[in-house]
Parts: sequence; C-alpha cells; structure tokens
Amino acid sequence: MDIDSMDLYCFVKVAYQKSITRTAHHLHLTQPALTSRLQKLEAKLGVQLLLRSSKGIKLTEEGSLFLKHAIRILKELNAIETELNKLQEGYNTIKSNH
Amino acid sequence: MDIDSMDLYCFVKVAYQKSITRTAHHLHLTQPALTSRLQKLEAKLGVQLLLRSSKGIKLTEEGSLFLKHAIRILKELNAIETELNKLQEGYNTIKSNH
DNA sequence: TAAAGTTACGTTGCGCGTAAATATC
DNA sequence: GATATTTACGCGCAACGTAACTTTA
Repeated sequence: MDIDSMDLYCFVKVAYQKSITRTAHHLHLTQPALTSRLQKLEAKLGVQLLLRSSKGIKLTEEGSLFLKHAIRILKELNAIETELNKLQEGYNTIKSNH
Repeated sequence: MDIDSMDLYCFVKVAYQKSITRTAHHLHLTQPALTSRLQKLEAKLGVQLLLRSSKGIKLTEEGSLFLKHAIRILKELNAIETELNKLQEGYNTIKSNH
C-alpha cells in the first residue's frame, strides 16, 4: 500500500481545518501539491475520503473512519520519537555520571 | 519525519529474518536497495536500529523498541483496509438488494 | 468577481538496479 | 574464497511549484 506519515498528517490537518488552501499554507505546501497528495491517498485506499466544494471540505463516512486510524498512527509515531529520545537521554546521563 | 509503511514493513521483516539478503529476496528488492532503505530509516530516527555483521543482523535496544511500535502501526494499517472494505461491501449489498 | 479546488506541465530529488568494493569467517 | 553488507553511479518516476483553468456563491 505504501502510505507515508506525511499523507496521514496532511489528511488529518485538512479534516480539522476543512480547507485545503489553509492547510497547504500551514504545511508550507502549495495548494496543487496538497490536492495531488490527497488525490493519491484516496487512490491508494481506493475510496473517497473528502467531499470538495467551493465552500470547503467535508469528510465522507470513509474519511471519518480513516481519520480515527490516522490519528492513532500519528500518536504511535510520536510515542516512538519520545521513547527513543528518552533512551538516548539515558545514555547521556550514564556517560555524564563519571 | 516522514516514515512510510514500506520502511516499517522492511524493518519488521529484517528483524524477524535477521538477514538483509534474504529479506530483500522476499520483498523483490535488491540487497543494496534494502540496505539504503534501512540506512535512511535510521538516519530519519537518528538512532541505530540494527547491528550488522557477516553473520547477519541483530537488533539494538532501540531496534527492539522500534519493532514493537512498527508492528502496532502495521496492524493499524491492516485494520484500515479491512474496515474500508467492509464499508464498501455494505454499499454493494444495499445496491444488490433491489 | 472572489475564493475555493483542480489540471497541465516542466524540473528536481529520491529510490531503485547494476556493478564494484569491503569485511569476516 | 564464500557469504554477508556497503558504496558508487546512472536512470526513471513521483512530488513539487508555477501558471492556467474550473466552479460556485
């Protein structure tokens, strides 16, 4: 399937902000780049996640389902970083205790 | 950070098989391609995950920690696919019920 | 016509495979 | 020397940005 964490992050942000334009700014991307990313994510999953209109963005049922999982995965990724950092700090503490 | 699911899958496979060569074959990749992927994963995380030797592969402490999270994320990704498929089947059932 | 999203297109960087190098038993 | 991993290098595709297009309120 090959989904990357940036895909998830982009989708979650768009889901919350309900706007591709605004989210693109926040992520330091252009609108077309973000549009393309979201289209490809939907293609990979084989489902439509977003309902686009000139008013903004709404989630489909599949989108809502995906959102829950995406958030869980992003939390898991954060946990990895945190735990790896702790492990590193542990070593440094040992090193500096001589 | 930008980690993709293929990174996780590669790492988990290598962790279990304890060999880059063998895993590369199973994943239909060449050895250098897999090596490069693993190196970049370690670079992204800023930690060493694997201990390489001519005998094969062992996990570092960080590697073991990462493995647990990686497995959890892959399960979560599987769950997404399963649930999305169920949703689609649901629609088809409704459609065919006329 | 303004503000949202999308399509078209050229460029660049990343991931791959082939080939050569290195290390350890 | 056989078997493991790594480095070097060239190529192709995927992701980006700019610019033009489309839609709807």
